[in-house]
Amino acid sequence: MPRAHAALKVISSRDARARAPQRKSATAPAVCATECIVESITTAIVERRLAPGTKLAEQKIADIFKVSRTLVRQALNQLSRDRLVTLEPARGAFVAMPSVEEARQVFEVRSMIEAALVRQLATRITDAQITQLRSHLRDEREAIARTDVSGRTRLLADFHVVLARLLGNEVLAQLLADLLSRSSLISLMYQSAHSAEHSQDDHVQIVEALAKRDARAAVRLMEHHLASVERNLQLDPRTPDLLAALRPQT
Amino acid sequence: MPRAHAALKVISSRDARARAPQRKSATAPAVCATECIVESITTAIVERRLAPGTKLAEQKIADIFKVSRTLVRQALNQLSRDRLVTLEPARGAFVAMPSVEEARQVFEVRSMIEAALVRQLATRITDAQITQLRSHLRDEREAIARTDVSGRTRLLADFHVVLARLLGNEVLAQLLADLLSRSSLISLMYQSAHSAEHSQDDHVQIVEALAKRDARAAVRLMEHHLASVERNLQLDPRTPDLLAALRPQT
DNA sequence: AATCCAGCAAGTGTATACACTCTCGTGAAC
DNA sequence: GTTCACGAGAGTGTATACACTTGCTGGATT
Repeated sequence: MPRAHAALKVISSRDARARAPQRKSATAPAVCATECIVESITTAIVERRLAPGTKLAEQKIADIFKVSRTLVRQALNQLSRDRLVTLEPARGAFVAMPSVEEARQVFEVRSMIEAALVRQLATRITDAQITQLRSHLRDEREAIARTDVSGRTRLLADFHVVLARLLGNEVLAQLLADLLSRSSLISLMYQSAHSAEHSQDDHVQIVEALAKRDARAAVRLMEHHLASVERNLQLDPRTPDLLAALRPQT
Repeated sequence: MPRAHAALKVISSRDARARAPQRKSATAPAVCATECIVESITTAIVERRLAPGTKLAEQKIADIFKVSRTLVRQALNQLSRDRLVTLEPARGAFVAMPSVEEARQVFEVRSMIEAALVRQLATRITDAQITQLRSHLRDEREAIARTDVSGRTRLLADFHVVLARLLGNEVLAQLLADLLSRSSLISLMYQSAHSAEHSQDDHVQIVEALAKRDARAAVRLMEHHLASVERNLQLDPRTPDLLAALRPQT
């Protein structure tokens, strides 16, 4: 896997890091490289510990991680490519505040890609893969049951990446992973009222359709799922802009 | 447009750069920032002046652009996220050599996305947009006629981004732009024998289908187009691996 | 003659230094 | 009282310095 990606793989990456022997070279004060900073900030954003619009001052972050600004700048650059932070020249880095229009576009793209994804998948999914999906659904249910908010959020997003990975297409999987971290930011920014239970139900139905190899149903369900997630964001154009504008989000 | 992207916009970016007044600040020896280095290397790769596998030594590039390694490193980092270069820790940066498997995946993803794209587009394209597309087709023809190889390559790729942009979805457009620069690298790496004329014909047919608002035909034509481009790469699994392995590509 | 190890050169990884820009507060002018 | 100008401080942008890794060359050993 060429690029370890963000929130969706936090757990496995942490394991890898913990296993690595701690080098005691003079210039490596901590275990972490740039990657580690990227992950920390990513999870902090996705788990709402960093609100959209928050300034990310280089020196402060450098102090926290006990590294020089060099590495922090690298990390911020990467994050800006993921659209999780915005770089304003000579002013600094800020947690991104995706616009309503951007939110709409992200969901449109996801819908196009994921509809095609399940259509393909329905024709070639194996029984073993269906078992794997059902196991993932169980994890989702358990996270919801024990009200593990951050685990729940991660698993619900991961579902979509797992689907992509079942196609055996890593390019697609990474592309979706990018879109999903953006989606997470969008969801929390527009205070999605969408219940986790509802999403989970959708996922169950999608897997059922896949198990029946019913491509048409799977596509329809996926499109409805994404539409309903988007609909539950408070970015409905009928809502007066004032509402979004005046909501305190810094 | 938050991220100026790569080969597909070289011309407009160059204009912008030329127009910018030359700052004579002490720490800005050249007009170029990181962006400029990224673009130069990108076009060099896409126009085959840098072969896959070529080592990109930081200091050499820094000397060429008369900047410090700092900026070069930033540029190489960006390029590695675009998958045009590969970073090997403590060894350096190399022009990427996408594997056959990666090539397959990129084309599969493109097919999924672009089929959905033209399906959507067929339902909402305006007459003005069709005119715009026909004008692009004319540019393609002219570039082919005057055997302007690099312009031709760029325009043929741009066609797909133009389609995305007609949907009014910048997220999609940038995503496709990324996939297209990877496709360019793949094409030149596997010595595509695909004739530009053939691609151009495909494009004409796709626009005709869109003009008739015939979504089904447009989707079919787009899928065939991409399949035929991929088929003409020399990565057919029936070809013995030896052939690819022994072909001198460094 | 072939193999292995030491040492050196080249190049990457990180930290630090310094110049420049932006922001914000203070004070003067109107 | 309001507005504008100026300056100090904070923070970003780029260059440079230095430590460490890699890979090669040459000589010693088997």
